[in-house]
Amino acid sequence: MDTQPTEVVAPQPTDAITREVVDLMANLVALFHREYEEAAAARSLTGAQAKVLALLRRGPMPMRHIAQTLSCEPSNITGIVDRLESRGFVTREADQHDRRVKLVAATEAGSDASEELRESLNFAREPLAALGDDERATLRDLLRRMLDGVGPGAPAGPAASTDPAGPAA
Amino acid sequence: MDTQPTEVVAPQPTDAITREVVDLMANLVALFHREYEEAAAARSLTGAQAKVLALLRRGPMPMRHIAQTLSCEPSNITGIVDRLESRGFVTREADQHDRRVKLVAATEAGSDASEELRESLNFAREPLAALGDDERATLRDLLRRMLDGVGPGAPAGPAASTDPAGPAA
DNA sequence: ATGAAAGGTTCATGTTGTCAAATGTTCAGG
DNA sequence: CCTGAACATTTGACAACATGAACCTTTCAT
Repeated sequence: MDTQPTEVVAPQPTDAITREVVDLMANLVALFHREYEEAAAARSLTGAQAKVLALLRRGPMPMRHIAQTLSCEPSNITGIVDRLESRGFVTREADQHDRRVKLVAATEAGSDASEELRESLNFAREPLAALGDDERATLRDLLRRMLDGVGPGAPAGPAASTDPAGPAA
Repeated sequence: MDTQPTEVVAPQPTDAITREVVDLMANLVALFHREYEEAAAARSLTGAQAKVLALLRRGPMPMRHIAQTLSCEPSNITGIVDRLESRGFVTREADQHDRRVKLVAATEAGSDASEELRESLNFAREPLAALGDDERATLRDLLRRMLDGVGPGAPAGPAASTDPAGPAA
């Protein structure tokens, strides 16, 4: 798990604003999470299953990679994929180049379900409506800059692949 | 689940900026989530336990209220509080006015753990470092306004208290 | 060829989450 | 006062998720 050295962060006392932003983020995270689980449940998927399915929109992928992206143990993925497979949402294919590897691929049903779920994710559509156009743009820029620093850690985000432009590297 | 009427949201096509903001949010959410779980685990707490403990920073609170805030079944809270209690992080007190109610209160150990965890949350300390002071302030204001519309329902701090700065756009 | 290392699976165990069925309490009517 | 509806919490059964250790099979570097 702790594959991250987690650079020792200077113990500088967090300033008030940062503190508050972190709290606001926590609220946002909770909100988003709830919406996501709800939207998944509405399609009788669990959050974890929906995440895996979302990941597979980019194409087939080894289990190992899924586990890494989701920061969890590979043995965990086995079960999740089992359940998805038994419902016809994904398949396991053999990798041509390495017979140890199993490539998980979304079936059409899986793809559809995932896309549909993504569309239904109106998270922040309402919260975001409270902002004006240029404010949204400002927010976008600030968020972009924040994420740029972090590196492509994991686009694991449930709904993480629309950005055509991607973060300006 | 329960209290949510799940208003049918107008199917207005999401505009490009909103879409991108949502994706950025998703990434941020994933990042934050990982850090939170990790920080909790470092203190041998689970995410759910940490959330409950964080809620209790505001004072003792009936289980029912915890369940509502976390949007889960009350029976679920029973177990979580059980585990917290068995480790001396919270206590169950009787409510004076209503003997059906049990008030869950953080012990000093619980309070300390929660505060410590909160401090250690250097999420965004790094991402946020990419921003200047006034930019952080701008971000804070935008997030505040977004969350104001949604109503309370999230833990993690005094941030949820509404600050009716008229979003009269 | 041999052995270390990697990718997946299996098993045991613990936490979270749901639902349905108790238990005890409060409160509004009759 | 008594009864029954509504409420807060708990219990029990069960599915999903998550971790860690043990185990194959396959790959790869000697």
